[in-house]
Amino acid sequence: MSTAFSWNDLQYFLAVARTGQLSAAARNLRTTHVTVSRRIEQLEFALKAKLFERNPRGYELTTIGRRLVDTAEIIEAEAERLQAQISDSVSQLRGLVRLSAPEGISNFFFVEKLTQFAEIHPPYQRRIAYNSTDYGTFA
Amino acid sequence: MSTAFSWNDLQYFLAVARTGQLSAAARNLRTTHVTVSRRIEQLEFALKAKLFERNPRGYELTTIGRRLVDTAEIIEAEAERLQAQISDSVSQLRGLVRLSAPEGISNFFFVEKLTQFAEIHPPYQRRIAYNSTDYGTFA
DNA sequence: CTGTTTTACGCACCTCGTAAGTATC
DNA sequence: GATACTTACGAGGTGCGTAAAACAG
Repeated sequence: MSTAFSWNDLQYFLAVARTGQLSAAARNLRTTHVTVSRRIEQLEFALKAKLFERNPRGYELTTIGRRLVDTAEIIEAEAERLQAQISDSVSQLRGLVRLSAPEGISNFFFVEKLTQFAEIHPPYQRRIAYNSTDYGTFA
Repeated sequence: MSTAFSWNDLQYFLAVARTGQLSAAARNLRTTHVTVSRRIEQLEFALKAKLFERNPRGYELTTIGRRLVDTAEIIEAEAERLQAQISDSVSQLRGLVRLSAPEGISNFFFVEKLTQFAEIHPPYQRRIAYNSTDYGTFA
């Protein structure tokens, strides 16, 4: 069985759960309280559960909402871990590429070709070398 | 630090990783291969990493992509667990509500009031009772 | 020629922020 | 009045599917 709710909305859920306020959550998320309100509303509708109690001075977790915080935080942590794994993989796969070519043949030509076949994205770096002479980093 | 990529796109990532094809993944996700293609493209752009190798007969995980599967699956499992926790909470909080009132005072009046204060959503059920006489389920 | 993925094209929806309204302290 | 949320509104963007193109077995 698949989930019907938007996983992204969990970020809004956590932000509101932590701050207890739409406005404060909005500041952390760099958006407006109106947007946060809508995301929470949507999440509650999708889950068919009231997650917050609307009080005059903010949002307070309901019993159900409180039970979801831990799980949501695991998801958040895993999402950040996934992001970190990218960086790890990048550094593991990064290596020094040296090029040799007869005079008159530009290194940049090969670099250009390499970038077409290799999985290269910023912040990857290639060093430019000519006959074992290192010409520095190429962005 | 917060994540920049869309957590939702991980569902598309997993579907493609498992089937090895946009079309097959699309069938499982009840959408079209075009949409799946775009979600993967967006995810790769956000993560700044190439997750799949485009082969003539399908999508194959790259080294980086393969490393993210486990983490993505944890997120998926936690998302489903979160959904399940809702159901658990619902059944724990559901209880029989009995009402007593003098003749002439409708039970429905109190039911109406109750629904304003209690966290009640479908598929919650309330039973209508009058002086301990059970009048059945009220939708 | 059947199975892919990719690209092109609009349309529709949806999300967003501004602004005004409501409520509480 | 200050601070919170809610509602209204309009614009902009974005995601969507259909359809056609490109490619391989």
